[in-house]
Amino acid sequence: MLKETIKVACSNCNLRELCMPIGLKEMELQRVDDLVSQRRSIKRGATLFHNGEPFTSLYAVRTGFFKTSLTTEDGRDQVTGFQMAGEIIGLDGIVNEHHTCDAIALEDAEVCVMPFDRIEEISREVGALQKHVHRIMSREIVREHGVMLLLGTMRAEERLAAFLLNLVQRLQARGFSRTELILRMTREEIGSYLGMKLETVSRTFSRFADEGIIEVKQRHIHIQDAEALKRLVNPQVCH
Amino acid sequence: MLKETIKVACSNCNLRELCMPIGLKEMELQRVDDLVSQRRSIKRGATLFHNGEPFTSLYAVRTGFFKTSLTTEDGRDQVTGFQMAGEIIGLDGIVNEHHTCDAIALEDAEVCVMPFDRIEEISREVGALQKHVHRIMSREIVREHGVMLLLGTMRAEERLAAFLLNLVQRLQARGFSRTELILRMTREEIGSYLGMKLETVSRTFSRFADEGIIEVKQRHIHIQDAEALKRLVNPQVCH
DNA sequence: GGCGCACCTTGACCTGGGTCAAGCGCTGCT
DNA sequence: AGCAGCGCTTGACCCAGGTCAAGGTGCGCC
Repeated sequence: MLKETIKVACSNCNLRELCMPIGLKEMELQRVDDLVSQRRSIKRGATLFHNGEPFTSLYAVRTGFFKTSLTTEDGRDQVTGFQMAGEIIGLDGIVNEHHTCDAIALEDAEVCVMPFDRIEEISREVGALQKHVHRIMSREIVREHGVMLLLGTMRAEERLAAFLLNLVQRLQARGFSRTELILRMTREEIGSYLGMKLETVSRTFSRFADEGIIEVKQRHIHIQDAEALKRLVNPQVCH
Repeated sequence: MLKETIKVACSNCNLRELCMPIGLKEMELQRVDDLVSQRRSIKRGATLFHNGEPFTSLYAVRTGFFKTSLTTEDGRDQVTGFQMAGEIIGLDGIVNEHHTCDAIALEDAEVCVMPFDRIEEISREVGALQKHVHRIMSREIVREHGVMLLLGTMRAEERLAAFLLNLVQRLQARGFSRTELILRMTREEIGSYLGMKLETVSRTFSRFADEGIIEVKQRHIHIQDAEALKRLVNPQVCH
């Protein structure tokens, strides 16, 4: 489960631009290198943390793909987000010092473990880190606003189009194609995130494929007409 | 618009337990008193800030009631939250240094203006404030998870029941009745928040009233059977 | 290598809530 | 006091997406 703790250093991590504040001084970088206590590998299907577990650390995804989800006592399930390399998991745990959702690896993954008291300690010294932590949390709040807009006002087609565009845009920022993507989650998980049933997800994929907007081969998606997706999300463009 | 800046002090504010970290030392309290640069009055219907405006400060609601909402270019509208005394508005602005939603007063209101660079400065010195800021942001993230669950999985009745229970619980924490409340927002604003149309909100209120769960007189709500509301939100209780 | 299972697709049918429309009742203004 | 307009309620109708059901498909495991 735990990897040897040597040579864990943000300063020479290839994800640094995604994870870390930019423009740190040499001395600050050294302090920030102390953030990550260790790395941890999580097998596909395994959980990084569970609802109710004590909160100790934030996690930066190094490789792999996660979902976070809530489950209510009466069996409802809501996926609250999908996280990929460079993104931070665990912010929900800060307020009450225990986690309020599950984080589950959708493929074999590796995370950097950042004990939160260390984050607080170092960000008291390094202003850029402090600002960075605030930004990350604010970004999550803004992202969730977007999801609320999606869930509150959009129709199934619009939701799925927005979802695909968001995924592909984040993948592109990580150097992947902006027309090809592989879904790491099931139709059911997509549906849970988007507030629709898996059958509707499947049907909507098929409709997009019929209309020549995308090609669907299992979890492999080829985006043929990104403009059409954008038009679906933002209908005012076609006046 | 701007009140005289004298005698603005958290240390003797009656909302302190809601707004501020507890257990500060005398010296820390003095520092925290510098957080609030001024108070600002906002008339009913006026905006505290607009989408796109530069972000400078967080706001603590002192009196009154706010909504925050997104508006897309194509005219969709999503209320992302309602804020009452002691709650913090503006967290969305941190990440990109401009606000990404509108904050509008639903009744005459007063807020404490807390310049964010001052928050960051003081929270580098006062650990309890740093922790407090982190908690507030994390709490907002968790709250939004709850809204996602509501929007993604609940039916109209369940949404409205959850909404009423949440409102009344927050009001109770502020010393108000747990059975009486006055809605500060229109049916349309409730609907926007809950992802339903105003007609459905109205119908659902009427249904609750028919069933003897609540009494509705315009915006005045009397909760007669809180247990029934809880059962609606959490159906597993009635096995 | 083939068997089983998890995941996905598609069809038929149904329903919760959206849409459209009409009318009511406060509230604030002249 | 009377009028205008906004907010709310209610009814009738409709449809997007949920539900239920019946296969299809590909992958992992023995």
